[in-house]
Amino acid sequence: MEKVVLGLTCVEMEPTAPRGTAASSAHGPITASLEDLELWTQFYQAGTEMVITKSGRRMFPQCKIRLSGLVPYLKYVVLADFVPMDNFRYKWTKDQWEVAGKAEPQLPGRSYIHPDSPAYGSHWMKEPVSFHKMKLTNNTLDQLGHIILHSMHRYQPRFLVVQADDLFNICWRGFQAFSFPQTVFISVTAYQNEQITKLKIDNNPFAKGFREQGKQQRRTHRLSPSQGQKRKRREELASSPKAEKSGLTKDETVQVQDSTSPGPVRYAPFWGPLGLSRASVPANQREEPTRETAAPTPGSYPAYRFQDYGPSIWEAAPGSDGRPRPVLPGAEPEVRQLPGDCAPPDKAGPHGPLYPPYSPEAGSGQWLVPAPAHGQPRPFPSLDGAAHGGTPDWGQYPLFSYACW
DNA sequence: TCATCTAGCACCTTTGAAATGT
DNA sequence: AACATTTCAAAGGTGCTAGATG
Repeated sequence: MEKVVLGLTCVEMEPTAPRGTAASSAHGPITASLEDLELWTQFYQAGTEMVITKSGRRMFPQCKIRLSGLVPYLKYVVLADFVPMDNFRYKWTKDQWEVAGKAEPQLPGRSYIHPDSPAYGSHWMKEPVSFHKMKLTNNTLDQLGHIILHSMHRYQPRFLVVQADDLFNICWRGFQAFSFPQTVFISVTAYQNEQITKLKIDNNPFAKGFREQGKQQRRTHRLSPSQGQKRKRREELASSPKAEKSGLTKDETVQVQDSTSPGPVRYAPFWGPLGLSRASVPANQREEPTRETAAPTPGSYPAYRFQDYGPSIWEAAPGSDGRPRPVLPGAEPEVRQLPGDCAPPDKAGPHGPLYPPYSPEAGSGQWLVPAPAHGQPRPFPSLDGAAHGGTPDWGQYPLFSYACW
């Protein structure tokens, strides 16, 4: 394919008016929709746990998004990173998540650059963009380029799209950032919530052996009483016809699942009976309780543009009574224009780190972005403030600190 | 004592090269 | 000879478990 536009490597985007751009105006705004929405919603309802290991663990459900609105003949870089949702560490007590204390010191964030990057808009729009090779680790000394997270902390993946002809020439402004409320998870080194375990076993092909009766009997390990009970319950659930129906086809799209939605659905809040203990969360961190949320609307979800960098994704959609309410599964994704300051970090090859790998010497410097000078636009939209309690400023989270594949 | 983490296990799917067929 | 299809082994992903760690 011929490169139509040469030298155009930066789509200038006005920080305060993230609409009109040379790239997007002709083809409409860039939009993203989350694939496997129903699966994500199931996990969200139970309070998603994502296993992280020292050697790196893939995510399940997989992060897969469908992009549209890109200019087919322009090249884009697509990446993902992870944003801490708050400043707390959690623990699993009495079948629910509770705040266990202050969060660990933040690690230098890493971004996973999709291996296809950079690619033409037509390529990204051709099929859903899958981040299935992305791995999460709790190893702070990881040299493999995996995403480093703290266990027992709450994160949300964020997807970024930027127009760039190559990885050396990314303009550090004009990022389009997408995040989806139902993808919030707590990172764990071992499953705590058996409902999540069951969901994973039921839906993950690699765990097929665990859901097939009889196979487990080959194991010679002796089970502790509580663990034995867990397994028994799981076997019972797995053998029920209902359990078999819960699986989704691999590439099920939003449209498929929505077409059969019977109507309004109630979603349990993240700390509902199966999720986080609401009482354990400090008052200024709580979401509004979910009263009723409309079922997901059919089709892809249009981009939700934040003109004013609203206070929190959890309160982005005001209710009919004017009160803020959490954005729940089926709601529109959060889309942010990340203006940046066009000051690129150290350049590095497409297969090398853009920042040095984490080392104790590096400290938390990457995370402590000094406040912008008076009158200067903030580098990234702020999520702090009373509405979101201790949620850190997004500006603290590097967009592009490490390339992983 | 307890919560959390780790390594190793058995079992599974995925992947890609080699073999075979058309 | 070129291409398509099938086969199969290796690689890698999964949750489970006991023991280690702090």
